[in-house]
Amino acid sequence: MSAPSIRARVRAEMIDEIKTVARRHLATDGANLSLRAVARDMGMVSSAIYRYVPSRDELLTALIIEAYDALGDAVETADTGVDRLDLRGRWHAVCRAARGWALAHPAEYALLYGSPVPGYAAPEDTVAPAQRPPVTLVGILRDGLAAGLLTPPPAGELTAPLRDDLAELADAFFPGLPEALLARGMAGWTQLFGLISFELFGRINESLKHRDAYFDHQTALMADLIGLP
Amino acid sequence: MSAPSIRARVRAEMIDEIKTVARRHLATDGANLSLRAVARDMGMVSSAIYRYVPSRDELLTALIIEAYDALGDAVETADTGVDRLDLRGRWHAVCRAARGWALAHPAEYALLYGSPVPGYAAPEDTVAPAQRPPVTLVGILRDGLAAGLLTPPPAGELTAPLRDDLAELADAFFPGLPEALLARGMAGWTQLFGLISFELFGRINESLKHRDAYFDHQTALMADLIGLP
DNA sequence: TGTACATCAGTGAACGCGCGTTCACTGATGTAC
DNA sequence: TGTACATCAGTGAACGCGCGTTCACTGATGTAC
Repeated sequence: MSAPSIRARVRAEMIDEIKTVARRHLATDGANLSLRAVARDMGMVSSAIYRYVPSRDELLTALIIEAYDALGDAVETADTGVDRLDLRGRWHAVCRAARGWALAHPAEYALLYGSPVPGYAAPEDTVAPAQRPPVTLVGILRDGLAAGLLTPPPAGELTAPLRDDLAELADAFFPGLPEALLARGMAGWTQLFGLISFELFGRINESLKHRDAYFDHQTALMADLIGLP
Repeated sequence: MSAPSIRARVRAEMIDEIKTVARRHLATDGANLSLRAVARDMGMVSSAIYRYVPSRDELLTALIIEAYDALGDAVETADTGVDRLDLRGRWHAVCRAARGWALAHPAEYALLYGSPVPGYAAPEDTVAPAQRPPVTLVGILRDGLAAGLLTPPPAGELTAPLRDDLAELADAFFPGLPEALLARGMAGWTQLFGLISFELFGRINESLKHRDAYFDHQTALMADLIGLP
């Protein structure tokens, strides 16, 4: 296999630059991403961009997938940096990593977790990368249970139909995980998303100046709820 | 003061109809609300709509405020329908009312709690109505504390700077409410928003078929965390 | 009760803007002999 | 090493669409006398 030609390399760099510029545009225009505007910013005529990108929607899809993967990478890297048995440490590391990534890339976060883009249907390929953060979170519980560090909540607190639903969900990702524990993991993931969204979308009161501390406190409360030692 | 003239009444009805049509458009176009499209739907020429509405942004603002108020009404009505001392009952009633309103008006919910609309800055008048749901939620804790049904969490679980922030926030709405309890109330509000958003924006796994039960379970967990009897 | 005038809803054309996408083309760059 | 050809990046014009907003206007409806 020969090394990529100069042309191919330049081409790849151009595509990268298009994506970078497009990400910048997300910050100001939200999901109303305009190919013409991107082309303008790059000093090209609007039609030239079609040499590199097949259409607006496909560019958007690529940006979404890459954003999910960037978030997933951040979250998983943070998790593996902590001792496997330090459940609280992992929990906080994962939560902080998600928030850190979101604060550093607010427009991309909004693209992933904001209101659905009108007229744009997320294709199949976005599903798997989107699941990485919640799977990482619940993975902490799975490990804790396996190590005997965690007592599952009484299964009786769930009604039968809900337990069946959760069992089906558990089978797909965490076979054997007690349903009530999965529910608590999902509570944590929901809270994490809520905390970040409120902070990013400006619905946190201005008097909350120590936001790191607030975030840590709230995620610690969720760790309590889950029963992390 | 004379009764409103026929003209004035017809005019008011027209404005109502414009808003109704606009709300319908929110469902398909998101916040990219188009005055021309609304006019078309009403069988008017596009310029005629300016007899009733000063501009696109002002229409959007009116819709936002009315949506906040509709949600606030739903939430407060649900709360007052329950015995003051039945804290859990109030908690669930408020949570269910918020979710019920959101499921019935998904586009308006997205307008309120989705990603910020690019190029649109929410004016001052949206602030007060936006606070009604969280204020209602935390009001349950305030009442429970006053009635001696609730023990506030140990203040020591908060670091000093965070406690100061929360105290300032409490002063504005709930003078004297223990900071650690306010934090738990905000956790509940964050979770409520997260649960509704995940359900509405399609990030709940399809295998979760019993969504009412799931919602009730998750809000019950938050009630546990807060310490509601 | 009837007429004159003022008010206002709605029209139609226009301005100036933006968009995604296609197409025939020029000219530079790489590749094969 | 030099030449002929193929590849491909980028151009510029165009199509057809949509938007918010303004403006001079017509004609119906309400109001004052």
